[in-house]
Amino acid sequence: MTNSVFNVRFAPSPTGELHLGGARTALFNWLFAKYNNGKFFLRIEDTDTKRSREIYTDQILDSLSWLGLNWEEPLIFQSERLNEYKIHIKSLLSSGQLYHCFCSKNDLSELKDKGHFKYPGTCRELDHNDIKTRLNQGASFTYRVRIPDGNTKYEDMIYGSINVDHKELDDFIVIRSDGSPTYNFTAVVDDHYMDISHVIRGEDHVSNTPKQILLYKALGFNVPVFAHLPMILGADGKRLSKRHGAAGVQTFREEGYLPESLNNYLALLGWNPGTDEELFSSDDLIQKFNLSKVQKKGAIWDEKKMHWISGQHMMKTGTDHIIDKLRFNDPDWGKGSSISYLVSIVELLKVRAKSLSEFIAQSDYFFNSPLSYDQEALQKAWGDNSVNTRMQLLAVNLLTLEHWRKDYLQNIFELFIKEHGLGLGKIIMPIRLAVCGTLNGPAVYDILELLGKDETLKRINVALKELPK
RNA sequence: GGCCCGUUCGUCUAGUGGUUAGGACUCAUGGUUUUCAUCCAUGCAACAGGAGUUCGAUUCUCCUACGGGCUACCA
Repeated sequence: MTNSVFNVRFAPSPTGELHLGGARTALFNWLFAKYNNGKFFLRIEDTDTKRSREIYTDQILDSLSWLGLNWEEPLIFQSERLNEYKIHIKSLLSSGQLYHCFCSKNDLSELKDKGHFKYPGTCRELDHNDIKTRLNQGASFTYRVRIPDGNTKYEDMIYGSINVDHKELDDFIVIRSDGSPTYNFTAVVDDHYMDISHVIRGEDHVSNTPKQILLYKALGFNVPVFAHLPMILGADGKRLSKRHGAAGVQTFREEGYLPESLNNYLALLGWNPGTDEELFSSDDLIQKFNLSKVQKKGAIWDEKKMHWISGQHMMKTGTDHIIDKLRFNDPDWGKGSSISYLVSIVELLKVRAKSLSEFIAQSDYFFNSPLSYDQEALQKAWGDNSVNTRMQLLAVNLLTLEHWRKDYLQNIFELFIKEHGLGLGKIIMPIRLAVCGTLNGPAVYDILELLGKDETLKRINVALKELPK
């Protein structure tokens, strides 16, 4: 079981975008490969021609590269390995490990409806001539595996020892009536040809594993090591899906989360480093990640924690980097502004915005005068006309200020309140409202300094005309 | 129905045959801040239930309950 080769793969089927569960499986495979100096491959399982779409392959690849989970060439498509499948079917057939099944889909599903969950073995021991006759008549058929008596045991890197009696296993289909191979067979052949040493996948595959091991052995292949990852669940404890809202990687990208944040949280769901640390860059994860610390039970996706992690990453991320990302997410962001202006804005918002979208929303008043005033804030800060009088006076003071710097601004404000016997809030709140349209944000002096004298006075004058209402 | 897997605060988790069962997120309160955020402090909050083993079980065993997965000519 000790391997010197570490080849792993992520094998999505292109029937939808990359969802969180898939992303985590990919991440864990990637981390395992990187840590062990192994190789991380990608295989597109496109044998379900009815549901597979090329567009999804592109989307999945796109999401994966956004997450930074780079894979080895070549990219494998199952549909391109049809020849190998044929060869191995032939060999299984000739050694009697496969048999023709002529049962119709309808008959079988009727049986199931009646409570017979297992294939009854109708065609398991068909007479040779019988088969020939039916074949000559052009009857449609599938190939099933003749499961031998006994049991299959394997050592899961996460779940430990798992033992299944063959009595529990169905003679499952490997070739459909249209001649196409099924998953349990293709996965085995592919993993063999790709020289996969460790199969790391979702827990939903645990019960497939004995079937696949049987196939590995029947084909004379080496059996890889298996590791099954617990599921990611929604708040209702059910497997995470579109029903739960944001379940696709693209959504998180669009909402302005950094890939490192997603990786970080994904890793923390069902794994812990054995210390109290929770914040990791992807490179940190490579060093710290270990399959043996992976949980057995499913973990519920917690939007709030994801958001917190994202905020933490934002604070640590370099300002230049954030600016690049912001411009990438919204090409119009900061258009026409100097780079130093943008740097100052991002510096101010870094501890406040927890995602790129929040940056964009919260930075709006640095580029545009407020279109409207927050109602609640208006009540609080500019309730009556006495504020107008006050602001008018203050505006005059500001007008005379020559050096528009935050320390001078602060000076003016402080003199003003002393002179009029007011609390600071009495002038700062209305200013905020006039300039930002909201009461929340960075220090008012910082905002005013950045905005500049003209813009500040302009906005105050607009507010003086429009408020209170 | 059968088989497999699981069960520590609301959530993610640490942990041990004897602990005040620890941390993080959330929430609440207080401090810092002109506001918000940050930061700091404090607080609320958990070993699913029942037997057994044991001097002693959250920890080991069994049973029950609950949850999840599989039981496809999907992957």
